[in-house]
Amino acid sequence: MTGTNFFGFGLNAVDAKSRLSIPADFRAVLAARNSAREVLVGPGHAGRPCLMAYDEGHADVLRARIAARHADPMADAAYVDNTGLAGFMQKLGIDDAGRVVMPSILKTLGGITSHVWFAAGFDYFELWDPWTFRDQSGLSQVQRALVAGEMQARGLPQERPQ
Amino acid sequence: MTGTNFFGFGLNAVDAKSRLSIPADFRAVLAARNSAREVLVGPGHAGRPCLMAYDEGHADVLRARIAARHADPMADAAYVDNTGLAGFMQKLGIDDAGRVVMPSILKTLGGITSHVWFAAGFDYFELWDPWTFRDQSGLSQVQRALVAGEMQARGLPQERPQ
DNA sequence: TTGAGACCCATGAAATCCCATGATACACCC
DNA sequence: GGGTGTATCATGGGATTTCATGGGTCTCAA
Repeated sequence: MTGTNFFGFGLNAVDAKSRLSIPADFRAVLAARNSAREVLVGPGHAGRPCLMAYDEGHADVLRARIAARHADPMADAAYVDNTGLAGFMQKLGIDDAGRVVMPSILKTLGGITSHVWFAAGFDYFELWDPWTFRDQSGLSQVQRALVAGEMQARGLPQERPQ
Repeated sequence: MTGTNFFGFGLNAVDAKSRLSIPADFRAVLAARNSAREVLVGPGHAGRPCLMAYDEGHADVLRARIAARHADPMADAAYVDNTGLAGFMQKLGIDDAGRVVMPSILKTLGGITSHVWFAAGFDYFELWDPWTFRDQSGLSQVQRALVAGEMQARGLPQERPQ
């Protein structure tokens, strides 16, 4: 039915219990990729100021990419990369309503406060603080307008609160 | 019967529920390209004041072009490009009557109000506000006359309403 | 006891499905 | 060739389901 690539975006709130709805589109892709109701979430790669999310199948792809970078798989650098990736990921369960609970450590790492901007990237999706996402360099004028428009539609203020 | 390239044009209305019929010709091409009843729609590329639409197969082509540009798929720049493409497209479902629902943010970005001019481009098609399309620089006299004639046949006023 | 986490149910808004209609284009037959 | 029936298409409206979100309860551990 739905494909196995993540497309599009979403903007959802984090509630008082740190629960966060994964957009239904993304849940459908996760379900098409692996049967289990879970998702891997960890720090943004390459120092990106966001969180990264994907299924276990894509984690295997990343692991292979890391391996390809190191001639000696038992060198210190290989362990640094490996543990640097896997060691900070968390496997989060998805409940019946399609929500995960965001551990506070992940919220801190991703700069997440009251809302999350979901941005798809084919094999993965990213979780951003909406204001950070909107203000990052590298967005075109149109893209920035799209984000700002969605934020406005949800009633989020122009400036990050507090 | 039908090929796998988009050709020609169309002019349809957006109804009160933001529903929009995809021209039957274009639907046939979409069906010939991928079996699923869905289409990807996002902002116009290269700052064009319209929306862009294509199937998931063409998205894979674009994705491959991005991948070819980046030696390291885990570098920040690769993620910027990847998310910049997939993260701003929306996958819209096509209902039994051949319609999609236009999200309000896409209508805003594309300048879409009451009607949409569909313009084919082989691998993709564009969605324009008819008046904007007619008045863009780059159309020949004959092309402009064709657009104006179609608009008149549909009862659209010469000048954009309101 | 208090705080965190898992589970259950409630709800308003929004999206999706289902059926109906007029118009046009097409095919068919006399 | 002209007229008639039929299929396709774009569009409309109502009903139903899904979705995101909120709140309660129960358990377990510190």
